Amino acid sequence: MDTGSSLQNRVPRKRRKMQRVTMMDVARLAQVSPSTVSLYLRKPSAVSPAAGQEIARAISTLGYVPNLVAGGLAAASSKVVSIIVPSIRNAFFAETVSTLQAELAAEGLQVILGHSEYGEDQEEALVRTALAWAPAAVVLTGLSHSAETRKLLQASGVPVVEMWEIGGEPVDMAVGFSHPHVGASAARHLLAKRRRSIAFLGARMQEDHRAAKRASGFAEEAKRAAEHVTCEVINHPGAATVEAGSLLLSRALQQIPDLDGIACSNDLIALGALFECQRQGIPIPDTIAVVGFGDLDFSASCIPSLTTIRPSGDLIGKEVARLILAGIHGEQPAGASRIIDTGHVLIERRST
Amino acid sequence: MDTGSSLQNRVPRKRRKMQRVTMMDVARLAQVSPSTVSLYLRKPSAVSPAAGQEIARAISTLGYVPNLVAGGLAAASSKVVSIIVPSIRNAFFAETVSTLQAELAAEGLQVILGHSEYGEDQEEALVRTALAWAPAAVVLTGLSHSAETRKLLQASGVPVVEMWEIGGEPVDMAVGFSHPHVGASAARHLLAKRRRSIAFLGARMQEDHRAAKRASGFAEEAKRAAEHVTCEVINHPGAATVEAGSLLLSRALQQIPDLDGIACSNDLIALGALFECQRQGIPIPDTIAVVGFGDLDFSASCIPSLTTIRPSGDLIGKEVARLILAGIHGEQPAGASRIIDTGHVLIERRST
DNA sequence: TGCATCTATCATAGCGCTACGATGAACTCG
DNA sequence: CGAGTTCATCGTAGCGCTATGATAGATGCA
Repeated sequence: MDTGSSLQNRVPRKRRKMQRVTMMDVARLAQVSPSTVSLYLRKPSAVSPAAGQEIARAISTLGYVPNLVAGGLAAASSKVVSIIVPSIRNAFFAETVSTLQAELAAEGLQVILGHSEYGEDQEEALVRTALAWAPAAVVLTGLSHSAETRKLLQASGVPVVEMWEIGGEPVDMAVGFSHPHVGASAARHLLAKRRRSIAFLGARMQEDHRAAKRASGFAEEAKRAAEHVTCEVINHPGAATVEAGSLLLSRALQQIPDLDGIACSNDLIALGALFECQRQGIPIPDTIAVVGFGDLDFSASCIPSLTTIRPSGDLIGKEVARLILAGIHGEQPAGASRIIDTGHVLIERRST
Repeated sequence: MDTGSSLQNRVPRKRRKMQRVTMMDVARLAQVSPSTVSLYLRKPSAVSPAAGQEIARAISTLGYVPNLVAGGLAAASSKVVSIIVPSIRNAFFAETVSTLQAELAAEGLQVILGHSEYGEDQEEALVRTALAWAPAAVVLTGLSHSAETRKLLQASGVPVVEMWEIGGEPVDMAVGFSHPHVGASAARHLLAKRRRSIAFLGARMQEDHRAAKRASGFAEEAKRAAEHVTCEVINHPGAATVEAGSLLLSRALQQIPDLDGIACSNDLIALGALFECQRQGIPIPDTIAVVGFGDLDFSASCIPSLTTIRPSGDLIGKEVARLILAGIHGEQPAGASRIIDTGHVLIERRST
C-alpha cells in the first residue's frame, strides 16, 4: 500500500525488532564489507592487519556479539554438542559432563544438556530435540536405547558417542567399560578375601541397566568361581542413596545370616552399608567385607576407608571429547578405534 | 561459468549439502504450503483437522525433525536457556540444574550449560557465548560478577536470573537466600547449645564468595551475641571435599584446643570433620558440636546424623524456572517480585 | 611490457524457518 | 441477496550469518 513515504527512510514496515548489533554494523563502522568481518572472525590471518585492527576496534566499540544461531544456520552445523545423561545428580555423570563441557568449551563448542531419568521414551524425546539443533555431535549414556532412538540417530548422520558402557554394538562410537567385568572383579576380590556368603546390593536396577549388568557379572563370577559359595543380588527400587545402602544391608543380613562380603553398585550404597554395620556393631572388614563402586569423594576418607572400583568418569569425558573433536576436524575413526575401553581399577582399602 | 548442463537437473552448483528433510518436503508431501506446516507445528488448533492429519502423516513418513536453529533465527529468540554454574560436580548446583532442566524441558526449552569454575573472567567468556545464542534467558550463580559481565547482560535485553544468593542488587532477577543469615543461624544454634569456642570451616573461600559470606555472617553473629566467645574462621584453599573437612578439623583443634563447636560451609566438610573426630576419639556432640550446610544425601544417615542447614536447591530451581517461564509468557515481574527469598532451614539432628 | 599468479576484499545467494499481510471461501445477518 | 465477518491457507520477505565464486590490485617472471 504505502511506499515508505515521508521523513523516515526506514519505516518499520516489516518484521520484528532490529535492536541487535549485527555484523553489518561492525562492517559499516570498520569501513569493510560484512564478508571481511566474517572472515576475520573465523580466520583472522586471512585479513590484512590494518583491516583486522579496524574491525577489532569496531567490535569492541559496538559491543558486538556474533549471533551463533544465524551462524549455525548458515554453516549448517551449529557449534553445539548435545549430552543426554540419566541424571546429573549422579556424581558419576556430573563428573563426566563437567570434564566434557570443559574440554569442548576450549574448542568453542557449547554443551546442551538433557536428563533421561533412566527412561527410554524420555531419552527418545530428548534425542529428537537434540537433533533439532543440528548438533556437531550427540552424546548418550549407555548402549540401551529404543529402536526409534537408534533410527533417528542413524538417519541424522550426526556423530554419536555412547558413553559409560561398552560390550554391545554402538550406534556409532562408544567410550566406557564393561559393567559385567566390574561385577566380576568385585566378586573375585571378595572370593580372594575368603568370603563365601556374598551379596550384591544395587538400587533401581529395573531401570539402570548398567547396574543390573554389574550385578549379573558379580553373580556369574561367584557361581563360576567356586562351589559352596552363596550369592544373592538384592535390589532397592528407589534411587541409589546412602539411606538405601543402610536398608539394603539390613535386608541382606536377614536373607543371609552368615553374610561375610558385599559388593555395592555405588559408593553411596556402600557408605550406607558401612554406617549400618557401625550401628549394629558389625566389624568391617572382619565380619563383612565391603566393595563399592565409583570411588567418590568420601570413599578414601570414610571409616573404614572403602575398597572400591573406580571407573574414571573424568577419563571417559576426556575420551568422548577427543572422539568428537577428531570427528569435527575431519578424521573419521573407523573399526575398533570407534570403541574405547577406559577400563576399571579396583582400589583396595580398609573395608576388605 | 557453467550453466548447470547435462543430465542432472540438480547440479550441486551452489552451497552446501541439502540432505536434511525440511519443512518444504513435508509441505509438498502433505499438499499444503510450508506456512501451514509451520502453523500446525506451533499452533495445531489453527489448522483444519484434515490438513493437520495430512501433515502429521507426512512428518512421520519423512521422519521430519524441525530445525530449531532456523526457527530461532527467524523468530529472533531461540528456545534456549543458558545456565552458568561454578561447577556441576557440586551437589548443590547439580540439584538445581537438574530441577531447572526438567521444568524448562516441559515447556520445550533447552538448557545450555557452562561451568565458570568460580572464575569471573571465565564467567564473562561464558556469558558472551551464552548471549551469542540469543537465549530466552540467562541464569547465573550468585551476585558477584565482573563489571563487563553485568554490562553485557544489561545491554543484551535478555532476562537474567541470578540464583543461590540474594542480598545485593541483581542485574535483573534473583532467586536464593542470604548467606550471611545462614552463617548467623549456624552460630546462634551453636551458642544456644552453650558452645563458646567455635570455628567456621570453609573451603576455597578466596573464590567462593558465598561461602565467605556464610563465614562472615557466622563470625559477626558470634561476636555480637556474647562476650567470652572465641570464634575463628579457617579456610582450606582447595575444593570442599570430605578430606578437606578432616584436615580442617585437625587444624581447628591446633588453633583452638578447647574447641567445642564448628560450622562447616558444606556437608562434605562436615562429614570429613565427623570422620576425623571418630578417628581421634572425640565424641560428637559431647565435646564438639557440628553444624553442616547443604543437607546432602548422607547427612541424615551418617553417624551421628548431621545437624545441617538446608538451602533447597530444588526450590531454587523451581522458582528460577517459574520466573523464566513467566517472562516468556509476557508477564514482566517488577519491583520486589523480581527478588525471591527461598530462605533456609536449620535441621537439628544428633551432631549438636 | 605483457600475462599469469597471488592476495585481500567483496557481492550475493542461500541456510530453514517464522511472522506478516493478503487472499479467497464459507458463513452470518439485516 | 449483497455487505461484513470469520476462517483456513498461502506467498514471501526477512532473521544474521557463511560459503562460494568473482574482482580488483599487487606481485612475479619471462
